[in-house]
Amino acid sequence: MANPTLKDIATILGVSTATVSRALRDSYEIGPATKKKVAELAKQLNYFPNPYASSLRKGRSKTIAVVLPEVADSFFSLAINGIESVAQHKGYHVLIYLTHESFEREEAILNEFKSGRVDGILISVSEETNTSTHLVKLMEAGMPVVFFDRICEDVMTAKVVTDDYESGYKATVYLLKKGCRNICFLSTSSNLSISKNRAEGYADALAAFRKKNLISNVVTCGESLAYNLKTITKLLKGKNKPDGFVVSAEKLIPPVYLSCKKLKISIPGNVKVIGFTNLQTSLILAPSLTTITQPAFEMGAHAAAILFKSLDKKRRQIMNEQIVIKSELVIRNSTGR
Amino acid sequence: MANPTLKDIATILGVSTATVSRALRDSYEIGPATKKKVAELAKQLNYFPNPYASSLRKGRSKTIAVVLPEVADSFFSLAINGIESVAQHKGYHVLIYLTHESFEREEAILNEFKSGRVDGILISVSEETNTSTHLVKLMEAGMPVVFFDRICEDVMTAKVVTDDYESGYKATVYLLKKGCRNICFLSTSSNLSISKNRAEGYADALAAFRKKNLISNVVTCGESLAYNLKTITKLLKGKNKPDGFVVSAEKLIPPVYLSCKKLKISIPGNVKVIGFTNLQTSLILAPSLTTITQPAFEMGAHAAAILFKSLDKKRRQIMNEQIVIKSELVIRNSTGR
DNA sequence: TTGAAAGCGCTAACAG
DNA sequence: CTGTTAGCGCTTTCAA
Repeated sequence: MANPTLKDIATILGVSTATVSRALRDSYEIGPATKKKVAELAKQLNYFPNPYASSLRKGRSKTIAVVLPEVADSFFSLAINGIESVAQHKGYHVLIYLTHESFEREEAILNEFKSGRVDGILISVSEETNTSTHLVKLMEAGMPVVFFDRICEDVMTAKVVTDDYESGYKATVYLLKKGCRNICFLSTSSNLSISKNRAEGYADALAAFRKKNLISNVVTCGESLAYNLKTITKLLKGKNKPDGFVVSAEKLIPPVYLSCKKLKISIPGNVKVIGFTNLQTSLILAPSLTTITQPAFEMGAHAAAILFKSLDKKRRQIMNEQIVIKSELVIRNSTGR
Repeated sequence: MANPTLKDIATILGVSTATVSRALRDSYEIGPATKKKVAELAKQLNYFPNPYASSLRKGRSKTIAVVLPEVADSFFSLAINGIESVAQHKGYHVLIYLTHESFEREEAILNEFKSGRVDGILISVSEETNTSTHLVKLMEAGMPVVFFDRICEDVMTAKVVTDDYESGYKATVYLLKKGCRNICFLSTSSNLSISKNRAEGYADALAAFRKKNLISNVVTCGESLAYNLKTITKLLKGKNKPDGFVVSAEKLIPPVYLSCKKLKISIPGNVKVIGFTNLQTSLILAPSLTTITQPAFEMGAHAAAILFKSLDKKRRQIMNEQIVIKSELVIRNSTGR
């Protein structure tokens, strides 16, 4: 038999589909003998309940969506791992959607969820996202949403983040202590919550050293390696050469290293670098990279856990809270010794 | 209205649900006036068809599964991008499942698909997988399966791979030409199709230099960094020290570099290294890493395209073919100049 | 402890 | 061109 149904089992056993359904779900109203019979036949026939029939009937899909800007990034890769591991444990299925940093796509993707395809959403917003109405509307329609990493601060739901402000501050202070006096903050978008918070930490750290008369220098790069190379090279050749970089995006590490190499600027001799990244290769770069290492797996797992907790209840409201998981400053050679 | 249904639209418009259904799907049997009315009201009500009702009725889910060993790896990250981009284009949804290199999980995951949750499967098998009965059974039940990268050669379906044998050969010959005479081949599993093919290319390249009396030295490492460090360090301290490494797995790059550094063995001075990887950071390692760069995005996209092509037809058989997308030898400094 | 029956929302055969 | 009707496979009252 190709795909046995409840009815097949019921007919063979001479009972009703209701009984089979209840038996399979281990209902208390079914006698142990019947349960056993049903279970055995189900296994023998290799029965799997049709998830769509069940979803249609119950109005729940046992599926969540993960909406990400991209996945070619060590942070999001690790986060997916975290999410998937708790989802698998909870018996949920994970749909993946990539926005490729486009607000338009993000909107289109979220819009689709009005269909009831998923029970809940984990999201890290795109660089272009600077409104949250698309999310708010969805939530008003009853969809649970949990943010992680790149959040919308104004949306009333759970948000799992790292201590971006503190780590921006910490990174900057570390460079200052190492002697840097012209630190440049590099990010790919001035729009993102994480960039803003890190930049704020950076600015406040500089301010705390105000007597030294330090100028804040926040540079927003772009998407392509070529463009970023040009931007950073120009910085390094300008009159006001940075002697330190706080690199807020993983993809900006290569252009920083390459620019320095091309211009024969020594790291950490002439310019010190600290990167926000989870790259496993940080350790074997030339020189090894001092990083703010984010708890990517944990953030994903935690966000998923919050979502599932809300899905387990009938009252699916999610508390408006911000969970902060601490990142770690890992000192290596790109900041001197 | 929370979630309008076809019926809601039908009642408001005073037509039947069938008409609405057809109008929304732009059926030729519906008059333009009705179509317009329906479309407008649907938009106004923010109507989204319930995908589960539709899946149940049609027996198709517009969803595929991607089964991967892991995702914290540049190859699979890029492959997901490729898959997702063509899926989005085709209006399909992508479920992600991770086996974490466990055969048991792989089996459990695939078993679930008997339920009809997905219309097709893209898979790269786990390291432990050395039988294909779980896949064959699924295929016999009518499920289209396409392999990419880590394939099961004996399964009669489409497989998208790189030229693993050739690139193993090419990498080895390159090291030989650079003067290596004791090349070690490093992989994480002797079980995988890709490892086997690359190792075969490696062995044949050595054989082609037989007059030099070269010995094949294939070393299988493990999962943990600590273990791999130990293994490689031992190799480098042994009597038969390698002067070249063909590194067949991305995760083995860090232990190779670290072991050499710890033992003060110069790359490429004393040992030359070539890695199978798509790491964006290859360029900024110390020294920059010569790589066999796999067309990960293309492989994912191509595999997805094949699957969707079969899903578009009623006769869903997939041709038993092996599509080879060429990888590229990118020469950098870890192999000397 | 079990069964009968209704219905989740949609599609498609058939009828007009 | 449009409506009627049956039913995808499951869950869940309600009744026995």
